[in-house]
Amino acid sequence: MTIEAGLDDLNSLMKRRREELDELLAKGINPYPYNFERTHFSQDIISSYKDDQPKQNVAIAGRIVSVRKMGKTLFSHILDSKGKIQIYLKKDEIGDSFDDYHLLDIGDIIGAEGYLFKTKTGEVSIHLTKYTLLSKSLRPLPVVKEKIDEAGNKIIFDPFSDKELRYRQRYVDLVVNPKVKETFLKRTQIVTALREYLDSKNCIEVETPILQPLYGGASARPFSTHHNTLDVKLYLRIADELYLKRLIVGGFDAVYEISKDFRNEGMDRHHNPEFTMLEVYVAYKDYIWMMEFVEEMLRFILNKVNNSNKVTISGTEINFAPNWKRISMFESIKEFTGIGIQNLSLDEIQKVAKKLNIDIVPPMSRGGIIDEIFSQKVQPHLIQPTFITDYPIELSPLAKKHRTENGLTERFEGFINGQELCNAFSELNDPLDQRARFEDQKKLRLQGDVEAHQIDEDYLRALEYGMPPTAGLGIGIDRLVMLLTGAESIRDVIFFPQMKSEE
RNA sequence: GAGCGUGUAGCUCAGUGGUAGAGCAUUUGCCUUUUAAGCAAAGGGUCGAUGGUUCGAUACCAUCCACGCUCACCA
Repeated sequence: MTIEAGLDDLNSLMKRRREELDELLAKGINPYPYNFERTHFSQDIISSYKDDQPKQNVAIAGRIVSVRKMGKTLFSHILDSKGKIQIYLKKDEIGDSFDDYHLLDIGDIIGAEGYLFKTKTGEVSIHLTKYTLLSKSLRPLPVVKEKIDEAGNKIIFDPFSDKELRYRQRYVDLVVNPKVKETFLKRTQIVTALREYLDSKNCIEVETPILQPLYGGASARPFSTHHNTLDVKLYLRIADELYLKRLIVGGFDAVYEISKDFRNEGMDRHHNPEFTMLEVYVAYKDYIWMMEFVEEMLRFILNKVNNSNKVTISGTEINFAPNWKRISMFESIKEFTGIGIQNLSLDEIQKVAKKLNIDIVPPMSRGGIIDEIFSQKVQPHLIQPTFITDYPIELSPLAKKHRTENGLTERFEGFINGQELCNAFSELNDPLDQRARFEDQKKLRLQGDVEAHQIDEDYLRALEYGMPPTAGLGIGIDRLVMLLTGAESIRDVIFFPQMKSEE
């Protein structure tokens, strides 16, 4: 079915709407006029209505979502950005335009003017004096019928629920499933609160390249593209990290960027190829300071968005109040497996992994096995907000060596509900150490690790000029939104998630 | 990438080896405060696509496409 289909190819519902369009045109009615002066929104009218108020005229605009015709009178619901309100038409009063209303359909957008009243059943409604067609809809909209039961619960009958259609035609999903709009409004509130917090801490919002000649800042496979004029290969960024730290070198004290990153990897309910990331870098601070910063930031967001420190996810109450549990990666493994592995050799750790029934694909580094043990034995237990600290150096090529613990870095990740929420470290600012770490990554790459970091000479040059001690943070915004909205899939917090071609 | 499942009217779904059904939506008629409005009637389908088995396939088989769930990969 294509949009350009001729009339013969249209189904009967669409044909009918084209015929109505022709009838409207024949009557001299413009089905697509240019503007409408509205004075009110549906929900505002309903919530402020008082039974003894004087006659009040209003003009609203929105989409027809139901029509109940009863002889010479008619009720219809109009959906606008804030909700629904009922309008009431009487043939005695509006004459021909009463009859013309039947050239309209569910889905058409109209402007409605009239005065307020309450029906016998107590619904605040608009007694219509005039309506104006603002946009004729040529496709049938799924009809959503609902009622409020005795307990006050809203029952929706046969909701528009096909996930494929909902994601592909999000515009329809948004019209007929009010919860979807709520989720995305909350997403915006969360991001607004984030900015508000960061701005208040004198962090400067900046923009860095999406198209990069080298990709870096994370372990991931990139998307690549080609610039015709320069005739060079470019990558879509997998992280902003290395560019933001160049700005710290340049003298900014604190910068942040809320960006789309792109990773050429599998898709599931936690991964979309393009996703939104917050990265923050603050000079002269370390990862200990950053833990408090994260706690305060999330408290701020929770209070702005949920008016509470707490959120309930699938029946579990999660408390975001500061002073999250802090435990080192090795301590956490000891806590949940009873085995201390910090000082064990690769061979010994392999034996432990085997004993714990951890699958290891042979060419796996010591750090890789430790990470695997952690993911399987510890991470699922981290329900309340927890900082896991001090990761092995081979897992963290951009993090600074731990000030006291050999072989570890000053890094932490925040976990909530068994999911990673953020990743942060005292940034590695020793240019010689950074070069050595890049060289190690290069070896991994030569061994076939497609996700190993590339050597970025310009970044090393920047570090050689000198970068102050710096704390850095990354937070996956989509996952944060999932957490705070109770969404089970990342697709429910991204307007237009990646889908395969419709062909 | 693997396993399981799904794909039938605009939407939500039944169903059968003899080319289809319901509710809502649509159309027509009746109905001047209804609200999942009601009553009566009617129209509407390439049964995801392509092959195969069969006298005959929407159903059985194969392949493909899309989607969902789980796992793997991956932050």
